[in-house]
Amino acid sequence: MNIAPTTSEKILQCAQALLVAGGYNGFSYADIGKVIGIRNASIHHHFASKAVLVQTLVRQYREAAQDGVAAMERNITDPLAQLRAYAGYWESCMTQPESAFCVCAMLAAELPMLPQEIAMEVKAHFRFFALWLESVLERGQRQGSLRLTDAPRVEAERFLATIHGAMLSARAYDDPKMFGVIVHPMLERLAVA
Amino acid sequence: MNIAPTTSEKILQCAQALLVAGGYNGFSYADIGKVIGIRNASIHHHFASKAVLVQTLVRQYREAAQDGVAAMERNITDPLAQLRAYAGYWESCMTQPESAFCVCAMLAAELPMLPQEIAMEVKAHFRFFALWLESVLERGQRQGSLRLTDAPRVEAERFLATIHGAMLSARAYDDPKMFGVIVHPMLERLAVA
DNA sequence: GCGCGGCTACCTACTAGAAGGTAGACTGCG
DNA sequence: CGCAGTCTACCTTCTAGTAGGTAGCCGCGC
Repeated sequence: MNIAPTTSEKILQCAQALLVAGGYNGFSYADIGKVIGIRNASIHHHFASKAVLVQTLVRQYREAAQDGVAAMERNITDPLAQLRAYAGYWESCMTQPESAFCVCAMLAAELPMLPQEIAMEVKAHFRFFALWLESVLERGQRQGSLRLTDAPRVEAERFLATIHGAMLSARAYDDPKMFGVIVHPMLERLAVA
Repeated sequence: MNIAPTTSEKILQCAQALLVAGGYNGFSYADIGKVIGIRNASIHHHFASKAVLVQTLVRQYREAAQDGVAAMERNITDPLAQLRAYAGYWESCMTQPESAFCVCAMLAAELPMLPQEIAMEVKAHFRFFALWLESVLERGQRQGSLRLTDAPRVEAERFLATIHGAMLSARAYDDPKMFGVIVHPMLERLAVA
C-alpha cells in the first residue's frame, strides 16, 4: 500500500506471490528478476541468499499477522466476532491468486526439506495462531458466547487445521467459494444458538 | 509388499517418498537415482519425463486409494466405523516420514504451477473422497448413527479439509500425535451420544 | 541345438539451459 | 568523496532430457 515501494519491498512482495503459487522450490531469483525488471545479481545485493530472502519474508509475514491480530483485538472484543473477522480476512484473500494461500501453510507442507532457519519461523507462526485461537475460544466459553464440545486447546487446533484444509480444498476445486462453504458452518456451530 | 519389486516400482515408490517430503520441485531424477542405485538416463527409460512419472504415480496412488476404500466398505458397513477406519489409516501413516502426508494434498498446494495432466489427477482425487465421505455421512444420518449439524456435502468437505489440515499441523509441530489430537474429537462429535 | 532378430534394461557420455551465487565495474546522489 | 544500487560477465552445480551403445534373454527358423 506504499506510494513508492522500495526495490527490496518489491522483491519480497513478488517472492511471496511466487511462493504462494508454487512453494519454496517453485520459484527462482530469475523469476523474481523477470517480474520486477531487475538482474539476478541485484537481488543478491538485497538478500544474500534465497534462504535469507525467504526467512526475511516469513518473519515479516509473521510479524504483520501478529500486528493484524493485535489491531483486530483492539477493534473487536467479542470472541465470535474475532473468529469471524479472522475467517473473513482469509475469505477475502481467496479471490486474489497471489494471496489465496497462507505462506506458512505452504511452507509447512515442505518443512522436511526447508532450511532450518525458515522452518523455525514457520513453526512459530503455527504456535502463535494456535495459542491465540485457544485464548479466544476459552474466553468465549467463559463468557458463554461460544459453545465448545472439546477443550479450548483441541478446538483451537481443529479450527486452524480446518482453515488450512479449506484453503487447500479451494485450490483443489479451483473455487474460492469452497473456503466459505467449509468455514462458515464451522463458525455457526461455535455460536451459542 | 512385493517379494521383488521391479525397477519401475522402485522408482515410483522412491519418487513418492521424495514427493511427500518436498513437493514436485523438491526432488530430481538424480535424487531417485542415488537412492535406488541407477543412472539418470535409466529412469528416462521407464518414464519419458518427470511429468509422466508423477502423473503415473498419482494415478496409481489414486486407484490404490479407491481400491482401499472399496475393500474397506466390504469389511466394514457401519458409517462411523468406516470414518474411524479412514482416519485410523492416516493416523498409522503419520509415524513413517515417507507416508506422513497425502501425495494429493501436497500436490494440491502446488496446483497453480503443476503440469495440467497432473493437476487433473489431483483434482479427481479430491472429488472422489469428497463424494465418498458425503455418501458415508448421508447414510449415517439416515440410519441415525451419525449426528450431522450441516448438509452431508458440507460436512464431507469440512471432514476432508480437517484431515488435510491435521496432516499439516502434525508436520508443523513435528508431532505425529497432533493428527489424532485433532481428528479423534471430530469423530466423537459425529457419533450419536 | 544353434544362430539370429528383436526386445528389455541398463549403461556412459553428452547437451542446453537453469539454478544459486560471485567479482568487479559503473552511475548517480548526498 | 563515499556509498547504495545496479549492471555485465562470469562460475559451479544441478536440471531434465538425448544419443548411442551393450549385455542378456526369449522365441523362431533351420
